[in-house]
Amino acid sequence: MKQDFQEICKKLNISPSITRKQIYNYLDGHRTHPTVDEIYHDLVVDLHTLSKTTVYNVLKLFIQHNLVNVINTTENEKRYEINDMKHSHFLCKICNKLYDIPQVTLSYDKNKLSGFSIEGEQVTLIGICPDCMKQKNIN
Amino acid sequence: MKQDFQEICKKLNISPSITRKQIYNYLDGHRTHPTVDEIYHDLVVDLHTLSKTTVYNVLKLFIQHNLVNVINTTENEKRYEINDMKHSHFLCKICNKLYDIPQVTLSYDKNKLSGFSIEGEQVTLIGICPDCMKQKNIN
DNA sequence: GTCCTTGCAAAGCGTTTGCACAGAA
DNA sequence: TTCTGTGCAAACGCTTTGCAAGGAC
Repeated sequence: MKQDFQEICKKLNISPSITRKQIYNYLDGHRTHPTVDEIYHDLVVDLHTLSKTTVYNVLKLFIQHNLVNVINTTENEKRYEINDMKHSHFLCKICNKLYDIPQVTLSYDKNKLSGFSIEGEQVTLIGICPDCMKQKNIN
Repeated sequence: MKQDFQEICKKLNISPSITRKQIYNYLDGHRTHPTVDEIYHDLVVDLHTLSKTTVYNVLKLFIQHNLVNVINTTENEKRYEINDMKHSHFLCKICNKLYDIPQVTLSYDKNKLSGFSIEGEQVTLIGICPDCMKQKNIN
């Protein structure tokens, strides 16, 4: 059930400014794990005075409130995604594209992890995506 | 069965220089996913003329030959580990320490991933480590 | 008035690149 | 000689910080 951004802000006790709403909607509409740069370049068209600093600020705020997740890719850049559905990731080692895939189920021996309090998980399968497999078969 | 660095180099057809051997041994003896900085500072004591560039160069070489893995943490730094045993990771969200844990078993619906060629996986459990749990209980 | 949001400019820092020197083959 | 390993210095690029201006309340 999708929540309105206004309601989300109300719950978290943060003000729903236009900039924040735009960034939230962008992440909601672009499930492609965009970088700060991508978010900035796409939004500055409408929000002419937008700065990257603000994008960083807003994302930081969202992360603090668990609205957004950071993903660390193999490159030196962070990618962002809305934190509204549990899922796993698939990283293509050819084109470096990061796909959302249905959540992978984990099983492990809890006895070997006694003392550890497990609260979350990050799973990334790595391989070659369908598009790159096609390219490979052509060449 | 541990292999000698000389043998490994012979197999990979790279020359076993002292610098390379030292960096390899360091990673072998420090299973703490060190950063380039940590490797550099610990090794420069003996290898007085060592530079970070060389550490980067050697690690790059090792990664190309699958001797070493890179781990992208939540901070803006890469961490390195020897690629000699399959295992999963546990990241403590309090102290940010990254632990090696026994490999977690994954299960997923292959039908939903048709077209994807899966060759590897990265699993990180996230939570609070035993040390930080103790601290928490004290305070 | 105070508090919060925004954003310019600069700094910070891990990493990469260019290039040159020295030793090995 | 050529090739390889090493390392200084500079550049690079993403991110963070300092601080100030404008708006909300």
